[in-house]
Amino acid sequence: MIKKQHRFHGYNSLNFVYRQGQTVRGPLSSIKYTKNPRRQHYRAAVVVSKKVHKSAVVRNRIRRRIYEVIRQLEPKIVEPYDIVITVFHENIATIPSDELHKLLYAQLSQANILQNK
RNA sequence: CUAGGCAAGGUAUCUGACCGCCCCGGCGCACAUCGCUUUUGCGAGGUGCACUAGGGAGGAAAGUCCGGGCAGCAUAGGGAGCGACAGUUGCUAACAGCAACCGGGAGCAAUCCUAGGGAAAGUGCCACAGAAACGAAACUACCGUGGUGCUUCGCACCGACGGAAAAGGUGAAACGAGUGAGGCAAAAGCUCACAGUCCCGGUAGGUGACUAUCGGGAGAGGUAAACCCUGUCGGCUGCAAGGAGGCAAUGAGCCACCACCGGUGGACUGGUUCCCGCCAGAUUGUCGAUUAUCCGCUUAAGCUUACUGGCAACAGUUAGCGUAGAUAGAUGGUCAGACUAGACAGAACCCGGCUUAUUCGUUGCCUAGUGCA
RNA sequence: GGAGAGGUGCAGGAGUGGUUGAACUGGGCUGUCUCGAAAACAGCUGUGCCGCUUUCGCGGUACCGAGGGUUCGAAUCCCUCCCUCUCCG
Repeated sequence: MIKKQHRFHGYNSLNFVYRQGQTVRGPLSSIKYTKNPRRQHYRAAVVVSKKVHKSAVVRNRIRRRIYEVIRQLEPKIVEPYDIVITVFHENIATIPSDELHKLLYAQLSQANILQNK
């Protein structure tokens, strides 16, 4: 899990990303992102629809795994981006963790969110 | 030993390392605000960060199928309507739940299942088939009368009239009391005996459903998870309930009357089925707030132990414990190891049940059969 | 989280206790017409199991989201479960 200051808050802030953001599609998920100059920290959200899996336990597990990857990549996210990750396949709950890490790293690099110092 | 049945309890992966999340307490630092003070400064509550003690999903958290608490609408009132339930007695805050018992059914038995009031209050329905489907009815076959034919007795034919529900076939069901005897032209509860059903009354037992038994009477199809009748219960909406500022101004809105401070009556609107009753009633400016935040929000019909009462469900007393509270939503991630296995599955105001999903394993009791002693 | 509506053939959609495997419309297939196509017209068109049959096909039976119950009889009435959709700040 990530800290409260990096989480989204409310309904309109997500609509802002959906309208203004750009998209990077992957095999199991897609990332919508935009730069938000009014904030000091980045924010991230994971969206898992009930159509991905019916069990709340599996949906929670998908959400926690993705938050964990973001937490590990946190030192590289310097600028205040708003990031929304939409999951559309249930396999993301069962693939090995290093594969998931590589997958999300590739998507976030493509979006130029990560900075290598 | 084999087969079967019942009851009760446990468990819900664990251990270590590293990195993280939420709540609450302590302490320190920083920031802005307010108050006191001439100032330095002191105090208050707030926010953020660092360190640290402690706590952090379930037996079903699920389905939302019932019942309550709580909140708003009158301290939730009366009638109609609508809905739910249905053996008895008890338990409970309450229930459609639970316990014990009664009746019916299944099983050799242990035991299990049971929406189990009323069809002699009324209405409806009973397709197809069949002569006829519910205040009965005569198709075939039967009996009598009548007519015709033939050689008398008698037989055959006709089917006009009458008798008759015993036989046939159809159907889920055929008038709804079986067997035997008498009876008759032929028959039939038409009559009798025995057995059985229902109703009324009595006696004995039981709190009661009911059981046993005695007397008198009756002949009544099924369906109420069809309308309905009887009895009992239920007001409606649901935490997305509901609540949380300051100042000022106009005016107490419409109609009638008393009358001119004000009061009475009526109309209208709202309180989400209707009627009665009850209650309430308008508008504007400005500061603050800007779709949010805070409260409700977790101590509760609470859990455990012992004793007492009760067949039991459960109740009472004593002692101990203090038990998640998130808000785009906290319990996680990676690695290593252990055991035989690790499933179903994530709190969202809170409880009591029911139903459904599901891992591993324990204990006790009972029944039937077979073998041995 | 709370409240409600629905599920019938390939699709839409009637049927609300009795000859309904199922009306009607669309889709699909075959034929007529045409040089060819469209339109029009005519006919056919669910699935599983069992039996008969050389084949074409014929007959029986089950299925209206799933399971159970009431009833002589259930797509329809009742109960439990599954799925889909809508509304409430």
